Amino acid sequence: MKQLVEERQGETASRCGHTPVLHAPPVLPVQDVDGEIEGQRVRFVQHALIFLEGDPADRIFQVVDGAVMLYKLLPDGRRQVVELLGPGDIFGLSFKPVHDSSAETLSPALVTSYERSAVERSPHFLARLNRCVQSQICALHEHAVLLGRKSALERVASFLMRFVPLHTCPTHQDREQMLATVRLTMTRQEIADYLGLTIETVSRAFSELRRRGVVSIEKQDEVKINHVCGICRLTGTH
Amino acid sequence: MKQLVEERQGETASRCGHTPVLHAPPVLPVQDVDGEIEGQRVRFVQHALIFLEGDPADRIFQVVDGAVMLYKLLPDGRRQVVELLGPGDIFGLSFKPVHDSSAETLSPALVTSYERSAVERSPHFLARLNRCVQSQICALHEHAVLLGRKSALERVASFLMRFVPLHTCPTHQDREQMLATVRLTMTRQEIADYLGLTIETVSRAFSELRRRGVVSIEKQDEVKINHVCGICRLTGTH
DNA sequence: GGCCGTCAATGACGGCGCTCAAGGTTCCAA
DNA sequence: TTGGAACCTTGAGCGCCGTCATTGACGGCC
Repeated sequence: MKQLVEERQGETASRCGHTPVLHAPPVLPVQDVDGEIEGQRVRFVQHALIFLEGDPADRIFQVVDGAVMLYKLLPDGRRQVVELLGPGDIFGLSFKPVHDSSAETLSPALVTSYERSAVERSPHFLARLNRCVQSQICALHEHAVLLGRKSALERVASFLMRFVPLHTCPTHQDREQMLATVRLTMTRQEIADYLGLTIETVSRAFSELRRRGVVSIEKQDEVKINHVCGICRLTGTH
Repeated sequence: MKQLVEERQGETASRCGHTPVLHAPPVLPVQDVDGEIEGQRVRFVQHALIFLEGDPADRIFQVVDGAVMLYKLLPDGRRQVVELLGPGDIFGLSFKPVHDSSAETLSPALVTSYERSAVERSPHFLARLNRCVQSQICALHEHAVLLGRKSALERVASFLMRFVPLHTCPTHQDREQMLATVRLTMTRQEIADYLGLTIETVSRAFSELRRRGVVSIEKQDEVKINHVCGICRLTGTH
């Protein structure tokens, strides 16, 4: 993942002052896997801005590698991260001619973009798009439950469960992997904005989980999962 | 809308004890407008259950007339309404073979359902589906902001703005219409579960809006909008 | 090494919204 | 008209989480 790091650094600060901007035009024209539509691949550094809410939405994007977040801002500066995306996820969809949210990388990322109008003319691509979108809708539903109905501790526990690879009957070997350290590529502020909390509350929730023994905080962005079932029980979902 | 009212009444109470159930098979086989796929039309009474979270998801649905809500339950009974749907909206999508949420009518409703596998084979239909889904994703993003970052008063104000037909430069005639009474087909409990609040807090927010003079509560489910801009300013979005 | 900037953890305190309880409305049926 | 059920409103009290401020850890830079 390290080799994906940089290619161009952004020019200006984003509206909310969080991150550098990369507004360079896409780089590598590539043929879509299906051979139907021409996609363009771009590498982004960590914390690069891919587009801003309100930018014209004439291309759609797919994460190839790395992580991307979508967020929206209120006029007074409050921010809500509305989606966390990984490899295979699609973003940049909008029913209006402009994007409804901003997109920013959480890690060095490789992204493919496609011309929107071309995508909408390709049945094959639409079918793939359809499948991607459905899983994203389910994720959004799940997230609405988290934001609307869960306590701070439940939110943070649910967040950590995202990083546990298997949710079902782990074999011993799997369990070993699950106990491995999870690297959070997000700052406390980003986590807080995703979970609808403040950084302080996120921090306190992490401390509480540590106090209860279910996790150990190795470094700031490295969490060791000691007790998967323990965390799972705290999510409120099970 | 009154003539759509009933056709069959449900047999049992739903899991959460909110509503009667309608699990009757679809009624009127109709040809899709595009002549490609056979859809089946069903009329539902108000507060009818269309499907439950966990039911097999082998059909997808489209609202023709009336209103439908999608909700999810936590094991301890907490409920979150994740989507409010009106004419044209599609639901029943899931990336798993079962539904990720339950669907219930908020008013008498006319719904068309299509066989899922057939839909996914029809390019024409996929294109339509794609457009519908994109606007729903934007709505889910907007709702995440509401749930994660808005105060109770802002949430209720935002909720009311859904019912204001025009958001832009109303002519005098439009403004007259906008000042007309809005009928909420939702109970306070349903509104609360949609906004991530309790009924008491929703009630207090309505009272606060009344105290400020921006609305009048005519009957329990009829709200007169006195001052659109006033409400709009309280949403936090503008 | 010393300085500073960034980020996280923690404590004190206050307020928003939840809980619990009581009373009021609305509406239907007898 | 009256009783009752369902729903809504309002108040009192409290707890979770936000706000504000301090401290500490870490890393870059001169």
